[in-house]
Amino acid sequence: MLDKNYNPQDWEEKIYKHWEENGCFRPSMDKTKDPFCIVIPPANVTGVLHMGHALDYTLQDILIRYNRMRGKNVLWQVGTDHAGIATQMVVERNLAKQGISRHDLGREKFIETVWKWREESGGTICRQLRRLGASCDWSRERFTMDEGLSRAVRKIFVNMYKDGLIYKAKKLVNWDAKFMTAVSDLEVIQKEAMGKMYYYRYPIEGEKGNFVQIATTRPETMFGDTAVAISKDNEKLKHLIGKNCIIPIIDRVIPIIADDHADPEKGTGAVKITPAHDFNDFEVGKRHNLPLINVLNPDATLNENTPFAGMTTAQAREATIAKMDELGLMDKIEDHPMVIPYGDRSGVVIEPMMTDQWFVDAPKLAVEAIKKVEDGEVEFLPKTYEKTYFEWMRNIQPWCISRQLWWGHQMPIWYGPDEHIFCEENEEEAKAAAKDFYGHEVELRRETDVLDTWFSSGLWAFSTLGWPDKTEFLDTFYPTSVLVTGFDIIFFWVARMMMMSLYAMKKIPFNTVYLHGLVRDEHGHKMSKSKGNTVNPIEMIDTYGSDALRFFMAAMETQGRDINMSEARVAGYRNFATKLWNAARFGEMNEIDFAAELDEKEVSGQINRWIIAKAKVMTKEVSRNLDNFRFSDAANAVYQFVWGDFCDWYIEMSKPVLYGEDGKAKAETKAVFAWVLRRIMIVLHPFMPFITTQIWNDLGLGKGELMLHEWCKDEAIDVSAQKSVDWVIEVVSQIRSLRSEMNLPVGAKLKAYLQGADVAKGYLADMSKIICALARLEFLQISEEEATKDMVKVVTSDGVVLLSLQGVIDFAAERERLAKELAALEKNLQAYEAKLNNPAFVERAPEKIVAEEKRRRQEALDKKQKIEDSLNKIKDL
RNA sequence: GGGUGUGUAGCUCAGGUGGUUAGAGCGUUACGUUGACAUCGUAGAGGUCACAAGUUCGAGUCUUGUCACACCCACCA
Repeated sequence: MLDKNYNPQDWEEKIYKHWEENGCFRPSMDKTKDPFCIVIPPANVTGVLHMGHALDYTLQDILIRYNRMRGKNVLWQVGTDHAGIATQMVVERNLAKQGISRHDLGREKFIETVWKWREESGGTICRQLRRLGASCDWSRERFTMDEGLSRAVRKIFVNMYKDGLIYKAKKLVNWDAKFMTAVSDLEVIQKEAMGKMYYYRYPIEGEKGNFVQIATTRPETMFGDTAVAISKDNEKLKHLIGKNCIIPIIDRVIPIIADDHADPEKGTGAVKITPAHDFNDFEVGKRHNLPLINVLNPDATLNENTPFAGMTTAQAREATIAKMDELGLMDKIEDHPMVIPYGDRSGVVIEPMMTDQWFVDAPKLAVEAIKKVEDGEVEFLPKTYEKTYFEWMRNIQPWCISRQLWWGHQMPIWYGPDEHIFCEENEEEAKAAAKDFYGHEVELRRETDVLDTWFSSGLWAFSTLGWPDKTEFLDTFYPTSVLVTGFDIIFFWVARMMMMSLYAMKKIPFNTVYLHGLVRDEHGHKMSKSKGNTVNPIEMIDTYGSDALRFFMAAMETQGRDINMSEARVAGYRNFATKLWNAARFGEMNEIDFAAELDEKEVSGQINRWIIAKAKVMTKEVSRNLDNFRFSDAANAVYQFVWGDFCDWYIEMSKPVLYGEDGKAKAETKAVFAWVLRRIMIVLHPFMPFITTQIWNDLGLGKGELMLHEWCKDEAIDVSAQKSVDWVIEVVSQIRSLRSEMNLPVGAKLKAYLQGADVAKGYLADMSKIICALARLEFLQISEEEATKDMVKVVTSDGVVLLSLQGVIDFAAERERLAKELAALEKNLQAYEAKLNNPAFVERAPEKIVAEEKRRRQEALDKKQKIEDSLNKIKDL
């Protein structure tokens, strides 16, 4: 028995528990079935579910459930990510509240703390995933730092190192001074800001009173300058090339060199070169063999190579310009718009810094990863993102994978006493290798750096399936079917997965990449905590039910475009669920046997045949759209069917039968009702798994099954009832419209006579009762009698309905209505005439289109005639 | 500087290969508790599809240009 009200809170969680406990999400591992696999984009293990997750996981669950129902062997591989920097940051922040730094604890103790914290808060996102109804296989849940995945990381690392794809190098890298680690290019975000351009002079060596003027945004780095560059095409300044100048304050002599990096049009045309703290200058330095002078400490304060050791860059900047001013070398300071790099996680300014780091030879790995997409082996949806991918991949730089953090995969690198590198999967093997190398046992020191989080994420498609072991799952499900993720991590994750998977597996990781957009707030602004415009999906679920939120996501998902959050719309889909709930209750109240089988061939009622056909068409449409990742089209097709076709029309049209005396018709309608409701539950289940299951079970539609697991096969569709029922809908709608426009009293029972309706005649016996009920007529009968004065015509596509309005008609209003209708018709008619009188159209347009146009014109002419008749008749009254 | 996307009803958005009178949800107006549902029903109002030119028998849809907005990449000493 269904409750009177739709209260999803009462049973959604129970249903999920039931599914999970009964292993409903495990793959069948039936070898005769096609495999279908999605690896979940691993969420931060200590994170909480946000709207982006809700969208991402809903889309995946829809695909997973749909394919599971279609009988495939389906695995949704679930797991979480250790999220190196993000997690370490949170734990450090927590420690800071107690006045403890990670260094107070030491590395081992700190990592222990992080693991403990993961234990405490790690379950949240997985619990929330369950609230959303995500049908992933929890028995196979993985974590990027678990034993198996760590082994995969070490193995890949060693292989890549030995293949020369990972190497150590001293390079200028993006340095995050807050976490005191290198970060990759992708973790740096450029922000525009108004800064200052400082103009000052360096004296020319040996030429008293002669200077070279420099423009810089970073005066404090001048202590790291090792040259001044001027373009050899700079007519005004090229005479200085070859001379030396003196860095004031520290009085160090540096050369003035010729380099095209110095654009004569920009600044003063002379550029200070600081190879250790600027990517461009680094290149200049390389070309001219300039020394590198590091002027910063790891925490971005100035070091002892400067007179301002210990100061922050901001303080040092002030101090530098003050000193320059004092020396009379400061010329001017101008406002200057500039772009400043910030760490995406730390929010502090990123400094280019010379350090020893580890790199993946991404340019080499990219070759194959580009080719697979070019060749169409991997397809991006929407297709336009392939361009983005190519653009980035073709310009890819070596990927800096080392992080000076503690939380993460410590690199499997050991150093001998002479710093010789041993890269092995574990310490024993490293020791053995070292013994071989040195001829005797030595003490090894392990590399302290850990790997970029995305390194392990990059292995996700195969490491979660068991690699490096040869497992049945790897064999069955790799390559995975589709990857569903946000476009914002194409570079971070998709591209890396492509490269790493192709390296490790020699096969693509997935056939299709479906990229969705961001979930924004209702006005299209990006959600952020600082703006306070975030919407919590769990609150949405608490208020409206998981199904409503899921359906919202599906219905809004079009071609990967951003989605604007709208609580009103979620509420609307809750209403949709309520509607469905009540439709099911309607069936229950009419004592329908939901377990009964239906022989479709035996169905004779027009309306019953109509709804069956409609349901089949809808099913086909949903299948087709899901096959093509057209989520909103799929969702809208079923929505429209349930609310429009089924609730608004079928149920209403069934009432006269269900409340009537004809036992045979009643039985048929009940059986068809059950059939349609079952069909709705099936097709809707991927979108709204909870309510469909609840109704399914309560009504006994599934004969005791735990979860809907059967989709509909290809089926023949009998559309022969379409025309007649469409006509009924047309007549009812028109009469209702007329009643409203003529302001007829609500209770006025009208008499109606049908004329010239050839199609309708055949089944009027079936339909008249229904039309009467829905249009609130006293009776409807066929009559060829001439219309009387107090009758009004309703012109339909198949004949005329005369309504007897004795005593209720307002002729003035009716005249007005007819005149309006006539005017509209006239306009259409003109358009048809114009078209058909155009020889170009008649000659060139396809025959079908021309015929259609002619038909429309005829229809309009007939209608016009009928309206004019009516108008003439009431003119005199 | 290079690239991508967007501009359709008051709001938020749909409109694969050009072809009926351009749709939905919310909001809004009028009416309505008719034996599933007021988390509802019925009917209505509301759009020169950003602008301009072009291709075409025919353009919301294709081409070019203009304007506005959003995002991505690179860079500005």
